[in-house]
Order: sequence, then C-alpha cells, then structure tokens
Amino acid sequence: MKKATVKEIYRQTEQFLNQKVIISGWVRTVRASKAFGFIELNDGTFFKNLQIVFEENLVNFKEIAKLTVSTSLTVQGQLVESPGSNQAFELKAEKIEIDGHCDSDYPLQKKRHSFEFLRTIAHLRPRTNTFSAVFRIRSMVAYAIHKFFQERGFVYVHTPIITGSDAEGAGEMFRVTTLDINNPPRDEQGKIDFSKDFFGKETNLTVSGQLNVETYCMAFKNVYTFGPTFRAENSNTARHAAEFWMIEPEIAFADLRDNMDLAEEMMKYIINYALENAPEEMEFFNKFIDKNLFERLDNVINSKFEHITYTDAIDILLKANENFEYPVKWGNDLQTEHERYLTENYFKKPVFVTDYPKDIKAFYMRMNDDNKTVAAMDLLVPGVGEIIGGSQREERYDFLEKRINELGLKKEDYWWYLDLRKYGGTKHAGYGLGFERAIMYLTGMNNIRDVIAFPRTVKNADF
RNA sequence: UCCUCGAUAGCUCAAUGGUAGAGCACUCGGCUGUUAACCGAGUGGUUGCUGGUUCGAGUCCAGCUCGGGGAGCCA
Repeated sequence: MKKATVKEIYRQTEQFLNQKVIISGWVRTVRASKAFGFIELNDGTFFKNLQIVFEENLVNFKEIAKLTVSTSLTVQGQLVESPGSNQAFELKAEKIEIDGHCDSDYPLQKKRHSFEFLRTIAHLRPRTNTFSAVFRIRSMVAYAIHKFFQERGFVYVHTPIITGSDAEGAGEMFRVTTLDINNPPRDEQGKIDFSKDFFGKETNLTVSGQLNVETYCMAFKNVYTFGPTFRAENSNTARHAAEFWMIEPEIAFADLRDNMDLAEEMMKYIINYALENAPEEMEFFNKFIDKNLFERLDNVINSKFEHITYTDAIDILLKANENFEYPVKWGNDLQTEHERYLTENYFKKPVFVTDYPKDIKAFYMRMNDDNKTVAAMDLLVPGVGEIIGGSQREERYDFLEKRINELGLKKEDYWWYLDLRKYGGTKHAGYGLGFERAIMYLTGMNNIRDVIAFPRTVKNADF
C-alpha cells in the first residue's frame, strides 16, 4: 500500500483514484453523525485538505467521531470519487490510527482569528490557512530568487553577519560583545575599552551586505547576497522589523539602467513563479486577503515599469492638485505620501525614481555630471511604497574619497572598499530588496510581522 | 519617537454610572452525505495594571503596560 501526500493526490489524482493509500496528517475539522462522519485532513504538503469519510465499521468509530482539531492521524483507506460538491475525491477510511491527541485547550478555533491574536501564538499560527499560505509562498519565493540569479550566472556570496564597519550609516546597529556589561574594562579616559572585547574592536550585527558583496563583484562580475540584516531603529510600523532578510545583487560593467532592468526582470520573475507554482495559495490571498491582488500583480507583470528622475517627480508633485502634509521642494526627500501619489495615483504602476540629490543619499553612490545628483534609484510600487533601493556605485577613487571626507567618515574604515577603485575598478551597480516587503507585495499581507515566522520588533523577541 | 484609537470568557464582540451577556470554541447528548455541518444542554469572568472621583465604576479621571492604525526613519 502506498504512502501518499495530499499534494500528490491532488496533483496526480488518476494515479491514486480507486487505489488504497495511507495518509498522515492533522485534523482541521470533524463533522460526525451517529453512524458516519467526515474529517478534513491537512498533511502540510498542500494548501487544501483531503476529506476523509469514516463509518461505524471502524473499530474505534466512537473515538474518531469525537476527535478535536489538530489531532494527528494516520488513515488507511481507498481514494474514491466524492458525491459531495466541494471535492472531486475523498478517502474512505478502513483504519484510522491516532498519532497524537490534541488537548481541549487548543487555542485555534475553526473560525477566523485576528492576526493580532495569532501573533501571540506564533508557534501555532502556521497551522492556519493564511499562515500556511504565507510561509509556503515565502519558501517558494526564496527559491525563485536563487533560481533567478543562478540561471543568470550570478554567484551567491555569504557576507558576514557580524561586522566591524558601519556599512553605510544605514541606521542604528545592534552591538555584538562578550564584555561584561555590568563591569566593562575601561581605558584611561574611563571609556569602555573595546580592544579587550572578543574581536579587539567594536562590532555590530550587519545592516547591509553591500560593501562586502561589492568586493566579490569585482572578482565574479555578477554576484548577490541573500541573508538576514539587522536594524536597531525604534520604528513602530507595519513595514519595519529589527531582523529582516535582504537580497542584494551587484553587477559589474553595468550602469544604473542595467541595474533597473535587472530589478524589473527579477520582480516579474518572482511574481510569475509564485502564480505558477502556488496557484491555490495565491487564489486564497486574492479571495480573502486582498481582492485586488491578481489585478495588481497582472499589472506589474504586463506593464513596462515607469522611469522618472527625482527632478521630474518634484515637478509632477508641484503640479498635483493635492494637499500634501509635507511640502514638496527640490532637495527634500520624497515623503511616503509623495511616493504613494506617484505610484498609486499618477502612474498607477511600479515606477523607478532616479537621480536624487546627493545630500539625501549614501556616500557610495555615483556622482552625476551635474555635480548635484547621484545615480540612485528607488522602485516604488502601489500598496507598499518603496520596495527596492539601489544605485550605480562611485567607481572613481578621487570622487569617492571626496565624498567620504565631506560626510565626515573615516577613510581608514573604508580602506579595503577604496582599494577596489585602485585595482581594476569598473563601473558597477546594485540594489537591495527587502525580502519581507516583497512577500507582502506578493500576498497582500499588510503587516511585516505576519510574513516572518518569528518577528523581532521593538519590545518583542518572543519565541 | 510623535499623533490617534483601543484593551470585557480560550476567540470575536455586546453591556445609559445601578444584577457582566451573546456567538463560536470546549464538555455532554441528538442526528444516515457533511462542507467554518446542523439541533439541544452545560462549563467558563480579579472587565490589562496601579491609584483616584462616587452611595455605587467594565463605564468617569490620572499614570503605566501592551496592541491596532497613521507619521518619521528605512528595506
């Protein structure tokens, strides 16, 4: 007798129909009558459940009829066509073994729960429809990202998690130390003496792998990192977490345009991958989470992304008949309301905004000929806002050195980064994609805490 | 960090300053094809915490804690 999975039964039904099979899984619901009953069994391999029919002839019929949600079972029986209207087939049970009972204080009910409540039981929430769908999509999209880059010859680089450099001043960092915080060693001035620390210097969790991955870009041409990053910002929003995953490709002999083309191709690739490989989950999102999901994703797949310079974006915003809370002025960064207007109201599709004023962007971005703007790009998408930030990097040693000095950064901290410009440096570019924001965009989920298994946010590191 | 709204049974929510309640879950019973099954009964409460006003506080006031939405910062 074949051990089967629910996924195999749904995908290759003809191989199993009228055959005997064994299935193991968890009870999602039981509907029992006096002489027969139905169990919806989910075995974790597939979004949908398999309906089990059981009758009085089972030796343990009475026990089975009283089973509660989330009991684990092994069912042996025959897969037959179902007379019911909601499923084409069902498993007629000949033997049901209980693997593990579920206590009656099990907190998940068959009805809808709020996401807020489910966050307090993060260890149980993957058993719900929504989180089952979210985390299968998350896994698939992670694979799709690797597939996309690997198919194009990109080399996957594992950049360090612990870093001794403040990558780009990207934000507050989490300190990594083995010093006794109650009694740290001190130098003559009474300051904490980090030379006595594990690494002999101050170290932190990384905020970006970009500077490290650029070094491998100068050896392998096209590279990417995909790993966790950390920000100790006191951000209390649905879009920020202290620990999140980031994808950072870096391409050599390439400019900002190549960079944007890569980002657009990647976004379309992962959307198509999810739609093709997880149709049941995506339909669930479209039906229950965001009724405009398919429309929005189709629009992304089928449209050419818009490109506009920061300067032109300012003109559009100035001419817009909108009451913005924050003033629109060349030199100021675009506010959330401005970004949303551009992508949701004006263009109604994803839009790259390029060539920002140098003063609101990072030191490593390439200076344009106007000496006022840098070759930066942000990808804005309807619903989420900024999803990708990137730039062409400054490859000219003297320009980069000048920016480091202007911003009061220490040249000695960047010696190896500057070396890349001395030893066969070339034009190159890259971007960062927040993985969770991509998942939010793909699923319609609107809180980052609901697309990370165990979210780490301000005042919250449970589980 | 700022603005704003909120916290009542395991969950989702009611309750004019005057006896804390419903649906679901759970337990028990009924039901011969169910579809978040259905029908009947039962169990279940320090109303987030601390203090205050009042004859009387779930309700009004103050502080705190936690959570939602929005903003800043950003991915």
